[in-house]
Amino acid sequence: MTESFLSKVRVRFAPSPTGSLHIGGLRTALFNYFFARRRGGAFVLRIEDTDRARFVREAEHNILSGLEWAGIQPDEGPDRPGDFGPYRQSERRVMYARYARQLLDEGHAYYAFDTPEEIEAMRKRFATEENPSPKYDAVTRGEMTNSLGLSGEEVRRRIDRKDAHVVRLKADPGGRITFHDRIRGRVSFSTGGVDDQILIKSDGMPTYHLANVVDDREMGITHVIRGEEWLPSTPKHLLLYQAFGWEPPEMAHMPLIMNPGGKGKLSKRHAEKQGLPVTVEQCREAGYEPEAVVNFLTLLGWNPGDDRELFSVDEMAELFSLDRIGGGGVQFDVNKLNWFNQQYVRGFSVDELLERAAPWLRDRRSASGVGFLENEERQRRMAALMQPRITFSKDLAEAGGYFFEDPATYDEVAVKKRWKADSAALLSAYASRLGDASVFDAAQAEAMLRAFAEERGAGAGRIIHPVRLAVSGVPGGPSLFEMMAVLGKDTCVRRIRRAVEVLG
RNA sequence: GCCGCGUUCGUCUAGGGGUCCAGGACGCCGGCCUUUCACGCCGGUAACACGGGUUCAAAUCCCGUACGCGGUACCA
Repeated sequence: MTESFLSKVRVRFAPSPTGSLHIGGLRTALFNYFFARRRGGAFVLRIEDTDRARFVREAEHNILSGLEWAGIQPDEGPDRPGDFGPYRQSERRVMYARYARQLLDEGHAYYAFDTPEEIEAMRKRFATEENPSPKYDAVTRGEMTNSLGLSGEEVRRRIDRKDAHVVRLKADPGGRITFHDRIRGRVSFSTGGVDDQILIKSDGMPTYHLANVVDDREMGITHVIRGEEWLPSTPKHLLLYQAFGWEPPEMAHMPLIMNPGGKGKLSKRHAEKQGLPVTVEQCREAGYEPEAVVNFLTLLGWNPGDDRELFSVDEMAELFSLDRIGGGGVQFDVNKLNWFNQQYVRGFSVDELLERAAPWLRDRRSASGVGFLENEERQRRMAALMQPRITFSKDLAEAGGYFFEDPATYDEVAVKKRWKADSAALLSAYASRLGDASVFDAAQAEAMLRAFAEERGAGAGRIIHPVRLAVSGVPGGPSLFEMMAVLGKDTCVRRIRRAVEVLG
């Protein structure tokens, strides 16, 4: 009983609220979530708001709504209190202070009073060609102002005097830190490369390193699944676990999502220049379906081991495994994302599709006034017609524009190709014939048009293409006859007459 | 610079000593279907970074090089 409780998997997604939720962040959350689901464990959301300078008020809400949009919900978090709260680091300050105190008392940490300028000066002073950026570490700390060199009395006086100070980890060199990464295997660092990391900043807030280790411990986190950018600081964290005498959690560092072209990790700036969505919000605004984004992101670096590519969240949670994550960085390929989106759009029922397109359709409705959208039945027929030829649900409102309004222009290339010398006369006569028709379904429309063409001794194409142009303004689209049936006789006749007028 | 991680078609990837003159998907190109456009179907294009080693045998193991990425903050 106790055993199974202790061995229960707990993972966390720990974003800092500095802006909107990045898709790289969503992917990290997704992997953690899948891992937890797969192992019957808990997925915890922890807000790492220890940087007052970069804190953004709305960011936390943004993160929450982004996760919700993607269809994943934390088991514990600021809005879902569990047994390990609070879930915002800013609310856990006393805990960090207590642990820092412990480190101080046990000689694993010390106070440092150096100003940023003094540290900068030290860096300049010790800089050499091979080491252009000296660290605050075992080799330089003797030159600095800290409790290691100052008398206890002096330290006390400075602190009582409220001199700005930080708490640093006393990281001693001469060893090696080796650990097993669930994605990369054995990883090894020399302790000589680890500096005397700041644990408590001069504003009293902990740094990521301390807070992260303390919280993972306090929250019973068993697996740390995070981006590769954290790999180099893992030895610092491991040193902390060692100093506390704690068993570290398992580590898994996932490959980063790179900019298209492979230059650097996916950045907002770079992506936006190319019009790519890089935040969850942008994905939503661009009309991507959450299922597509989730599916795409999950397959970026992970694969199920067979050729399947389309998965529901439940399936992914069932199949997920850290062992199947690759080690290299992956490029963001919007083409593939679009393909996923198209797959999901095609799989929707007509009602679902309409539902997804609703926000865009609403805009269209207020702009048109033709009244087409007030007719639910025709709306559904239109959606069914468009479904196989769109990539986004919003294309219903955009690419299918001629269902709402008479074409204002006619595609030039198509006119050149399809509008012949006799088109006007032919269509004029055809419009009259149409106007006399009583019934009007697709089969009827087709039979009528073919009969008319034969009567006139013209190939059906001589009528079909110009009529399509007249009715829709563009060369492609659903079957002309289906389209006409949905549009209705009167609209078709009106549009054909108008085209005859305009195009002559 | 230093430290670390990585490297299979343009992209995401399968494969982890022989079954691989390397498989799938996206993209691209061609064809069929359709008097449109898509969808669908069929076909094509295109990769083991390089150099050494180990082995009867290496995309797969080892070493080195190159290149890429990450880190090197009182940011996370």
